[in-house]
Amino acid sequence: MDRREFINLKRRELENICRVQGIPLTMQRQIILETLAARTDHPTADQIYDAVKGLIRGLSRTTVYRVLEMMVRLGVVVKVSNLHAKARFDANTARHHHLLCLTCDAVIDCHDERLNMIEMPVLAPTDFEIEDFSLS
Amino acid sequence: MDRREFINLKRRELENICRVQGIPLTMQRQIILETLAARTDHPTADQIYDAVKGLIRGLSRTTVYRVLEMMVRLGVVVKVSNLHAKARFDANTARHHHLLCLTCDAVIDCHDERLNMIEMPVLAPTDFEIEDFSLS
DNA sequence: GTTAATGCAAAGCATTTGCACACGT
DNA sequence: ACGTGTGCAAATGCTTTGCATTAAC
Repeated sequence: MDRREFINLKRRELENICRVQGIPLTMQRQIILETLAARTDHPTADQIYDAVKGLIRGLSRTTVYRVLEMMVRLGVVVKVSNLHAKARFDANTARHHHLLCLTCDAVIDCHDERLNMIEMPVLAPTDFEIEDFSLS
Repeated sequence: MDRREFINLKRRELENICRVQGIPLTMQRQIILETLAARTDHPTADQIYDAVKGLIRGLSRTTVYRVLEMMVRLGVVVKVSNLHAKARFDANTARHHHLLCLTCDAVIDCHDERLNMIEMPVLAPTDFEIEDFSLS
């Protein structure tokens, strides 16, 4: 599927959800989603704001945050990384992994040899090395 | 290795590093590291502050942040999750994974069937399901 | 005695909230 | 018309910084 097609798919997805759930389909929501769908670089809320503010007169940063959060709730958009806003620390520097519970927010150690053996596909621009896994 | 032993190990690790590198070994640093080493719950900086403030009169929250950051730099402590402070968004809601570059901060999509097939060890309190991987 | 760490208060950034007004249905 | 979304400004939460004081070497 090419990018243009994907954007249209997303547009229709939003239209359907709004119609079915009786949610207002505003210009802000349409443009924000289409702008995000047009990119593959996983932008931040602020980057989206920068990209969209020229397209909607008087757009508020707040709206971008609110719309994105709403899209995540609707399942139209996914939030990447930043599962916790706060940093967490561990005195155990040995190679191990973590299970993050999204509901209770706990972080549990996961010592399993299998996790250290996964081979990565060779698609990275530089050679990447597994450092950590985030799970739920 | 039991917890007591681990804490002593960590204490000695810090002592060695400080001696070798000529870094002052302050009470704050010792107590903060030992407090962190005594726990397995991956506390936040603030949680450590709460735990330690009763042990050092007039301890500053700032010091806890600075000491933890320094321990991470020295390799005595590891920072878990929160690789980005900012949230990032993706319109592609299909099951896929991400490669995070720690130096350039890029997030790259990773579509590899093998990543979807990994079986988790059964150590979680509830049954967990893989949602995402953070790599570097 | 030097050099670096600490504490305090204030600043910084990302994000959220309260409220009046405007828009989609 | 109604209910919700939006914009603005202010507040919040986590973290960092500047500067004078204090402590470690």
